[in-house]
Amino acid sequence: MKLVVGNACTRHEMEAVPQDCSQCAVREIAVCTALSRPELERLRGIAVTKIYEPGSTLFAAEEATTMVGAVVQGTIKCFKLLADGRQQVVGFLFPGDFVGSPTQETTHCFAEALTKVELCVFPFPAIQRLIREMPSLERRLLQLANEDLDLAQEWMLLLGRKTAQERLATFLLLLAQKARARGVAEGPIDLPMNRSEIADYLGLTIETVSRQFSKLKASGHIRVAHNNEVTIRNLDGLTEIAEGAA
Amino acid sequence: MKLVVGNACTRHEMEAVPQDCSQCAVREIAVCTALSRPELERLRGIAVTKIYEPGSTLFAAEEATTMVGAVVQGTIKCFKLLADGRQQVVGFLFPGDFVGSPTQETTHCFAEALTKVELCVFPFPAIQRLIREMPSLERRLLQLANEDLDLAQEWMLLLGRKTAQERLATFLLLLAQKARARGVAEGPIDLPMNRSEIADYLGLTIETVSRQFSKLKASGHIRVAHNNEVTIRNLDGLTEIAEGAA
DNA sequence: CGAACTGTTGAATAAGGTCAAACCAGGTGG
DNA sequence: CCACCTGGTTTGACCTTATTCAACAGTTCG
Repeated sequence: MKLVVGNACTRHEMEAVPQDCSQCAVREIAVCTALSRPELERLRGIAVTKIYEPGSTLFAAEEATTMVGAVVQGTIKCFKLLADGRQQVVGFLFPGDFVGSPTQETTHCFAEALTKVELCVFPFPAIQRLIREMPSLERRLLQLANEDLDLAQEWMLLLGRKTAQERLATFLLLLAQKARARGVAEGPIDLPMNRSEIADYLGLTIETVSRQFSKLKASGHIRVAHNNEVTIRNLDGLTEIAEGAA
Repeated sequence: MKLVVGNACTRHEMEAVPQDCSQCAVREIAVCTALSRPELERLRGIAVTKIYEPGSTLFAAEEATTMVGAVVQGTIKCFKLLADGRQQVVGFLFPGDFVGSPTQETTHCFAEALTKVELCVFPFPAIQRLIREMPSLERRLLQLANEDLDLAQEWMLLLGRKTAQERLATFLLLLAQKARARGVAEGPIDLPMNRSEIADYLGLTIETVSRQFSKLKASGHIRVAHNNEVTIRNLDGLTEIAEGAA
């Protein structure tokens, strides 16, 4: 068991109204995909762009929800804590992903920027009002919530039943797939998180994660550069491992 | 690792249109809570009551979604499988709970009746149409999806970071809390699932689950009757264990 | 260059898994 | 009525995987 990471809740923010959604890097994949031109305008009306520095906290758990948002750039870590500091990462969020629960008055996890993050923020009471008035927005949020739920359950399978090796293989394939989904060119996978954060996502320790990286390198499934760039050299093999081929 | 449980996909069903929603046991807690009288009538228009015998399958994973529904009576187990038969239960559903994903064209887990189940079924194309036409229904589904997501993430914390003892304590408290939420009178908690299913929910083996039951009995936190009736004798103590008090 | 991090590797340990036997309650049938 | 079977559960002994503890290597930064 590990002691608490004592993040001092630093909030470095800057505000600005988004200039033009049609220029937005995530226009085609984020919440706003489903919206018509006039609807998009209304959403833009309540949106604010915020920049978070690496390590800064977007919000903590069990506090009143003040906002939700769409990641435009950077990576966010969402996690839960136990009393003694044990941490479980419940998700890494990339450009296009949605942060926060739009229907719940209080938050249930911590959200922290891993890199410099550009977030399209929708302040809370405003977004709730807008949801009531725009069924297409609500429909999109329902769709996203169902996808998130599905991913969470897939992760329950990983945490409850997969071996360390299978977990890491699954993780790398997930990152590759998410990168593809947001249109990142094929090539090495970027790991914006460190070993400790990977461990907290996979329910392992940093040492075990490191050993599994070494094994996957040794068996020729992956190649690693600078500890944060992974190339998959044997996709089929890695997939077999990830799925626990009998 | 355990071999596949080879459930032979038996489907024992009976159909009937619900007579009168105002008489329904879960009217106040299920999806339909949020609906007005006329809206409720429309939902009833597409609903069908089905009875499932214990052990029968409601649907399998990775097949086309044919229906979603509200549990009226009984308990359902939702689970995922790995290629070699390892199983992870992603949720137990009780009266008032919603089964299935209303926005996804294909299922992602198996659903099986643990007891005799009475289900208020909403056939798939019909419910999708209805959602588009009834924002209040959609809002309620979004709310339920967010709650489910939250529970799933809480379970990720359990599976990734809690000890066997903490897992069982958390599980018992969850059952107690869910029973309370659906208005079951205080008293012993009923366990409609066996040790194997508990193990598959907690990411443990049946032996470990059994040992932890014994420990909680020995320490006076719980009392167990007939293996399926648990009385919590020390709520505060159990809560401390569940939350991993440092 | 040395301090402070982060990551890797090795050796010892522990939590939970595996295997096997005993237990126990609820049915069945003589 | 009671012996017997059967399935689920409990308990014990041993083993494996991942954790813990510790040393070391590679980077970054003052």
